Amino acid sequence: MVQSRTHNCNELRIENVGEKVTLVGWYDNMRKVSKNLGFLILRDFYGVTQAVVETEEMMDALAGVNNESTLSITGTVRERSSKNANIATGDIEVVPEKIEVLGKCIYNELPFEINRSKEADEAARLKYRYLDLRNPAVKERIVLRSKIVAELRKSMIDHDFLEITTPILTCSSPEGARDYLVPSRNHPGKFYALPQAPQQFKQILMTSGFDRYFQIAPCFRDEDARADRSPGEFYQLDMEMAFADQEDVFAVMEDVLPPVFAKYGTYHTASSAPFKRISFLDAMETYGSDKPDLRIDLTLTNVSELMQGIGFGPFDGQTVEAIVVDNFSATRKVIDKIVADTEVISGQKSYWFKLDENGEIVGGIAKFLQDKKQQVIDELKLKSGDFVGLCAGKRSEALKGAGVLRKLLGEVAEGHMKKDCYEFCWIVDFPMYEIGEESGELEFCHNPFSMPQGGMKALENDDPLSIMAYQYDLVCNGVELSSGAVRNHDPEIMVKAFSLVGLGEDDVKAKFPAMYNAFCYGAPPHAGIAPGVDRMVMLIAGEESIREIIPFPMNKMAMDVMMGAPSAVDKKQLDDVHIAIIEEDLNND
RNA sequence: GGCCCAGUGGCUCAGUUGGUUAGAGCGCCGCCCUGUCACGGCGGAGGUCACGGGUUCGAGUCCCGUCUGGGUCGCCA
Repeated sequence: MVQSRTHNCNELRIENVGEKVTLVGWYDNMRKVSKNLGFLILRDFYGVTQAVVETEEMMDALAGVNNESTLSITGTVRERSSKNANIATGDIEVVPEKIEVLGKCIYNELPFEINRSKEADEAARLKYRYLDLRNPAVKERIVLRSKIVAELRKSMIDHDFLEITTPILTCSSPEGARDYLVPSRNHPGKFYALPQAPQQFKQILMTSGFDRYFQIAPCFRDEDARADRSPGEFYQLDMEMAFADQEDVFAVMEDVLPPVFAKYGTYHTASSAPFKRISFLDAMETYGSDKPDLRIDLTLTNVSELMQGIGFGPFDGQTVEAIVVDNFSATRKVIDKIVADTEVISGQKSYWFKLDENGEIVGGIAKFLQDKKQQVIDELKLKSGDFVGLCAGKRSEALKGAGVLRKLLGEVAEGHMKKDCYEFCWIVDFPMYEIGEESGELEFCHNPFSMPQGGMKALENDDPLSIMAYQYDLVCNGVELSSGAVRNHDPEIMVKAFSLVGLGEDDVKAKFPAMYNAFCYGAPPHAGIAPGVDRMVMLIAGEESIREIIPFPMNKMAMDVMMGAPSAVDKKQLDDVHIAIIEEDLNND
């Protein structure tokens, strides 16, 4: 029987000198300074402790034992003759009397060095995630995630929200992302779907009489990955409130989120209530984005008319958006990089010029502007040293490109970005309807189940394109954390809203039958939101890749290379669920 | 599905205009070292330069194709 540990590896201090202790953990490293003197570092979840191996017997006990094996070390605590202020246990060391190997690492060479795993090839890290996670810097992110989730949960409960879990196996919903499907054994040809969000369940809970619901909800969407979007699955802090409106939801979030960001974030400063509210249209025109980074003070100027007739093809007949940056001293190399990055990120080309110290327009597209020089200077209120970045195209393209350009310029230019805080804002007043780019007809802009502002009256009397929805996004430092809405709980208004885009009651019922039926039995007005947990942890941790804050992430192709998912299954399993595989599909994988 | 970037010992990378036997640091193995803490010193092993084809007297390097990984657009109500 192995002696159980008396202390963890981050616990022993000078006060413990003389005590007999047992430590367990991983054999991190040994600095061997002579035949019979070595300093062994033992590492566990909590920290590291040094053991001095100074006898032949103890050295023999370690002969042939590879790093990363687990050990039990029993010995006496001794004050170090040379202390190490960099580690918590640096004042002491353990003089072992007994060293036992608990779990062998049979390899003397690892796929990567544990303490440098963050630099290693990502595929190797994911395949050997259990080794990657031994790196304290990697593990720390998962610990942080746990603390954040615990704090969010506590805060929601303190705000009188009830945590309720909703089904993982449910039915496919016709709108939104691609579903993950699960075949049914008892019902040939029928499928469950994993929920894209607990949307319908939480609204039905409101209709059932629950007043304040929340859940750290797993959500599943079969869409392609991004650096900030894990393929397959993610978590939301999902919440919904009955007899509540937009301001009630804002008040809760403004109370719950900033303290968590301030407490655990790399910046320690977060917006306090109320967060700035910006209409969707203003956000697009001012920042070129519906998720503006408000740490950057640059804004867009529409120069479409000014830029006509200058003989520069890409501007002819297009919307042109400009961003003026004062005292921009970046080198040509940096400017070229910004232009290139803008195109990579937004898919839009960008252009530039600047006003030099002599008041001349120079660089980039300068030669096309000489005829209108004074007009350009006046309209953009340019001063010597000002830099102007531009994007052109269809209105949406120009705004989008300029939005990306604004962000890149803000990050590089001196004094245009606050770098030490979390700036939250609400994007509000999303249009209810738009003219579809492909169809050319009236379509829902976003969620058809949001309440239109003005209710039935607006739907009956107003130009549909002028109707706004009670729909909102929560944005922090340029990251969209969440969408939310005041829901349309009134079946009559819902049917009317659908009728404007040529759909009938049958279509409403067909899309979300349970919810619609429930609303016909007396529903409370309700509203909610669901900030993404993974995104919040990323922001708080200051990580660029979402994989750093997920315990077992999938790769870009939605494969778990450690577990080997997705995998083939036995024919018997397929037969059970009435699935046949088409041979040629197999050959394509 | 489109576009961009990358792929060289176990890991991170260098490799000039296409030119002899492809280098370094870390790791690993061996020897030395009695207070290290990124320990140090000496020695050693370890390479199908992702794969296939082409150009060339000669390809890690140039061209074409494929694969893999990442980023991005589409997609994500």
